[in-house]
Amino acid sequence: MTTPRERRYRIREQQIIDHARRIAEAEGWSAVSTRRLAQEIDHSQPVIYQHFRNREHVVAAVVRQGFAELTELIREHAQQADAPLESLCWSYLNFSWQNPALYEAMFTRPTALEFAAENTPAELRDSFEALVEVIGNEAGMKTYDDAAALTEFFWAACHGLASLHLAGRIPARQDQVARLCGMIRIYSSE
Amino acid sequence: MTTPRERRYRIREQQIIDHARRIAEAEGWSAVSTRRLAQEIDHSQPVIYQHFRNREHVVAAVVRQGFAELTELIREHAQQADAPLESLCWSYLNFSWQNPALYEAMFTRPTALEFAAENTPAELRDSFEALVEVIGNEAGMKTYDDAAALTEFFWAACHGLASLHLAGRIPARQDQVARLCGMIRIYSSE
DNA sequence: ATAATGATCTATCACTGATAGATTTTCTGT
DNA sequence: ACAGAAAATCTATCAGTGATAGATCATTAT
Repeated sequence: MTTPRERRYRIREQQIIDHARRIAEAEGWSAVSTRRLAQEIDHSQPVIYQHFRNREHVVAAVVRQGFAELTELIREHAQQADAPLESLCWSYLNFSWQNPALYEAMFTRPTALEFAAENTPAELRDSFEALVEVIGNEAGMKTYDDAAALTEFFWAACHGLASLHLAGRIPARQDQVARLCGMIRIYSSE
Repeated sequence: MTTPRERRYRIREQQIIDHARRIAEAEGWSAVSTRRLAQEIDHSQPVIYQHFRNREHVVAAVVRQGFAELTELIREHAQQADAPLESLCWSYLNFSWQNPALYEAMFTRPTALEFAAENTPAELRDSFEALVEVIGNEAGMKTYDDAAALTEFFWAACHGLASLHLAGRIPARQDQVARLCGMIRIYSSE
């Protein structure tokens, strides 16, 4: 049971999130101001604070949506691929290249969201669990802890490549993906 | 031949850089404002612009100094260690833990500095070259390109661990260092 | 229809980076 | 040592930021 008022409220909240993401990708996160967001939804600035405690919470909402999409991507490519590790790595890097501002908010910008804690949003946990599932299967890990540890490593390596590339620190080199997956395969077969 | 005026100018410039770094480590980069910096050196705000084109160039100056220190660290630990890879990795991670704000500016924050380009400052090139030297020797790479490619990978993996840990995305796990170095050793002996 | 509730606006605060123009200090040539 | 030129520094200001208080308007329930 939702009232028209509640429906309008939720629609507008999603609009704010969508505009924040679009502006961030087009002009960077510094262009995402409360006044700009208010202008996009054709309201006054303080209305933003009816939906979000502060500016950081707007970013956090975009981040949660980003993790939900990343989880879907991981699950999709994990099932149908004959080379799950490579497929996973490429999906991850493609995600970072196609949504650089979103990726930046998810993984490098300071955030109000907590990770690996009690109050970690479900979207964030799900992404990690989806990763653990694929890595655990592919590398033949026995215990969950082993799979989780290897997943953290795999994630860190992928993130390192994505992050340094996005920040302009290293050029895009395709052979690094093969190197990473090859290493993990050799390592886990020992 | 330097005039007293030039000496004073350079001393003050270094003071600005030092204060920027100290404030960033203590209160985060958002606390590093031009007015705050001016206050620290007991001048008015526009004086900062006598030394730096804008705020970003202050950060860039701190970053260059950071890379110079990182290069020293790499060179030190590379010579005297009996396990250069592990030592290098730990040095790198320690550097990121002891100077989180500096590391953030060097590797994740958007910056005016260009990497791997013609106008890349010498401090940045030197860090990479120092890394290539150690990795190339340790992994027994024949060509410089091979060593450079493996160095990029090693760097990305270390950075991934450092970055995700600093951003609160993964807990600090000591076994990841051993995993990374073990993988590279196995991989390069094939 | 009226009273209560919630939503929205205007106006404001303290802060930011950056610049123009006036003023003061420092240096230079005599 | 002193006048004039040059450089450095200051005050004042601009446009923009996040955030909030209080007045006003719209919606809802009785």
